[in-house]
Amino acid sequence: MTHLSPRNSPARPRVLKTVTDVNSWALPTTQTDEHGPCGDDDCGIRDVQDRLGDRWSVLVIVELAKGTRRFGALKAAIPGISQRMLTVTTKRLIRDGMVERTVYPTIPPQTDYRLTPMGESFARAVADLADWSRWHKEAVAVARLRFDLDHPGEL
Amino acid sequence: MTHLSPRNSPARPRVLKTVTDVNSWALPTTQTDEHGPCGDDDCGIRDVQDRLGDRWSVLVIVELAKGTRRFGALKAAIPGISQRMLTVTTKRLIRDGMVERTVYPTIPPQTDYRLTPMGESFARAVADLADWSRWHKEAVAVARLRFDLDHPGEL
DNA sequence: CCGAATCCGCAGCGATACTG
DNA sequence: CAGTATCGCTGCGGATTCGG
Repeated sequence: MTHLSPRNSPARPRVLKTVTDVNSWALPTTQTDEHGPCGDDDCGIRDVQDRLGDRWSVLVIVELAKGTRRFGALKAAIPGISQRMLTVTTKRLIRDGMVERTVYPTIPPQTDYRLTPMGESFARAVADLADWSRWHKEAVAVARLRFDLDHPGEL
Repeated sequence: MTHLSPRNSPARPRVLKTVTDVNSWALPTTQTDEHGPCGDDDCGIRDVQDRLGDRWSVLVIVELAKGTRRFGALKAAIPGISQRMLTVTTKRLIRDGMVERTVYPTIPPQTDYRLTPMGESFARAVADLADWSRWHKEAVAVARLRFDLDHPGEL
C-alpha cells in the first residue's frame, strides 16, 4: 500500500538541478488513474493463467483437440513429459472441467481422455494464441538477441 | 463422440481375465500417431508461454494496453506486485520486444513504459483470452467445487 | 521516484521405484 | 498400461535494504 504525502505542495519534478535532498522524493500527486477493471486482485485472468502457466497443460490441450487419446498416446505425443506430470496435468484439467476421463477395466487397463465442450472452447482460444506465437516467434527471437547483445549479463 | 469398444488391436489385450503375468504389459504396437506439428519440443508456443507463465507479465501488458504508464503508475495499477517483480517483468517484456522504455533525466527520475506495435498485437491476443476467461470463470469454479467434493484430499 | 542487490521460502517438475 | 509415492533440485517471486 503506497501511502503518499498529503502535501499539497505543487512542487512537481524539477529538472536537472543539483540536489541532495533525496528524502523528499515522494509521489508528485495522487496518480492512481481511474479505470481499474483489471488491476484488482484478479480481473478474471487468474483462473486461466493457472492452466496456462504450467509447462504441460497447453500441450495436452492442443493434443486432445485432435481427438480422444489414451494415456500412453498422450505421453508419446508429448515427448518431454514424464508419467507423473502427465497424470498431474490431466487431473488438474479434469478438475477444471476441461477434460473427461473414461476408464475401461480391461486387463491391460485403458484410459481415454477427451475434451469437454468447455475444453474444446478453451482449445480454440489457445489455438489462436498459438497462431500468434508462431507468427511472431522470430521477431521475439530477434528482439531477445539484440537485447542480450546490448545488455550482456542481464536476465 | 463417445466411441466405445476401444479394443481392437490385434495382438495383446485380453479382457477381464484372471492374470498374474503383469510383466507382459507392454505397448500393444507402435502407437506414436503421426501428426506431430506439436508434440515436438516446442511447437512455437514456448516463447509466448514463458511470458504467459509468470504471474505478472499479462497484467502489465493489459495495463499498458490502456496507454503509456510510468513506473509508479504501473505499480499502483497492479496492487499485488512488488517493486522488484515490476522491474523484472518489464525488463523481460522489453527483452522480448513487447515494451519500450523512455527515461527522463529529471531530478526525481521518471520512466515511461509503452507497448511496441508487437506488444499491442500481443495485447489484443491476450485480451481475447481474458474474455474467454471471464466468460467461463464461473463454470471453472463450479467444476472445481464438484471435483473437490467428490475427490477430497486430491490436488 | 526508479531501480539494483541480497536473502530465502516454496511450488513446479524430473527421476526413480512400486502397485494392480 | 495406467497410476501413486517419495525425494531432490531449481527458479520464481516476496521482503528488505541500499543508491542516485
